Amino acid sequence: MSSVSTPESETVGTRMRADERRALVLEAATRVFGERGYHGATTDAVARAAGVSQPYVVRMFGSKEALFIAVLERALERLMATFESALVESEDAAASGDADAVSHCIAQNYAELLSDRGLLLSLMQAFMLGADPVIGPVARAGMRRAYEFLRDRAGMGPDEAHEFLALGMMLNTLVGLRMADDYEREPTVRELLDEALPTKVPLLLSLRDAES
Amino acid sequence: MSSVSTPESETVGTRMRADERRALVLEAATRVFGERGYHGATTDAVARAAGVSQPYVVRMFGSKEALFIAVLERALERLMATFESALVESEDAAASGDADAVSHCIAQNYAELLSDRGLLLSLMQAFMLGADPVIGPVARAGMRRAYEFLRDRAGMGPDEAHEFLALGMMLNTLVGLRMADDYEREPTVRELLDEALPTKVPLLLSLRDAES
DNA sequence: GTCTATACCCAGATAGAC
DNA sequence: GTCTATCTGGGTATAGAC
Repeated sequence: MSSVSTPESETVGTRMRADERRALVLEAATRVFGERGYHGATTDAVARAAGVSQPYVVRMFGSKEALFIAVLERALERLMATFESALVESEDAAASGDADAVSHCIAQNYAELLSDRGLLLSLMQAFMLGADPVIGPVARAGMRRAYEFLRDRAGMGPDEAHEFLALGMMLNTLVGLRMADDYEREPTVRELLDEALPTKVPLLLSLRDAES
Repeated sequence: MSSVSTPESETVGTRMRADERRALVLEAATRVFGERGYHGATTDAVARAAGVSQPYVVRMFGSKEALFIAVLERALERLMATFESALVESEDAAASGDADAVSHCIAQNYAELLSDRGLLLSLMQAFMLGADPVIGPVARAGMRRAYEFLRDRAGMGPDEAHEFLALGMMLNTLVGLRMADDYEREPTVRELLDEALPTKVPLLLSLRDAES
């Protein structure tokens, strides 16, 4: 998870294939953008998180904006892939009677995307920049894709799909708020988080404790 | 709603009580922060939106950060006041049998907060900055207050309160995405927005069309 | 492909006049 | 109380060496 992952595993900064570096920077950027938002994040923070130089980050993607779009598109890819595989996974459960097993299964897998640190937050940050002329359209298209998947592929009605997304946005918001920081201190927060993440609170807390 | 509101109503930039100016700047800041987020907004953009000079905006609140906190606190005040008055308003309806009339009524009034341009978005932007050492705590406290109101004053169970907030966050997200921009062009978007705002789509569209 | 050095611009904040 | 002028820092992007 940190910096070394070369097969031959040399010193940190050396001998790593270029596309691996690219992927590494993309992951680092996802974390940084998720935490501070597009404007709040600096290419320098991304660079430091990835263990490369700031100008190199810019060089690789052309601009900060292009980097953010890349992060956003990667996040959307992973989101849709997760939806797809959750759908497959739930197909047998659905056959054996359970009406909204599909919904439950997708929800579970959605929550597990939290492990991909910053991914859901970067998405959410993008959603809040709908007024931006270049980020906005990509973000809107992403939301549409998600909704259409739920409606057309997962067979939800408009009401179910809407509610599903609402629960997702609530989860994203609670994570963005760092609400888990108050889990032990505030009984109210504990109650709310237990409600929002029936089975995944331990995951959330473990991610919180793994923070820098 | 725009710039003039002095009783004696002189030329725009003149003779306005200081606290009126302050309120005006606060409203302008709410709009700008809502649109671009805390980091994306500039004190200069706020100043121009309010028709005052940039240094004056900083002078008035001490710093950009303090201004944002002021915006956030005003938004939370208005939110809670809206909740309170919706609760009162719904008390008779609740007496006459309708089980979740309270919930419906609060939801309606929540959606009407859209008219206070930028208010829900500024809140949402704050929610996405939970990692910020000064904004985070205020934002978390705001979310807690809202949840506790729904649970303790409006008499919702944890599940209802959570779902209510989820629908709220979904609404905020759709507004942040500027999803209404595609209302006519994309049937899918129309369907989603009609679902999200049963009765308030016209309001949303009118606000969209009133945009700069 | 990756770094160091640096140019350049923009934004927040300050000084001080009115 | 409000403005103009300006300082200063920090952040993106470029140039160019290795």
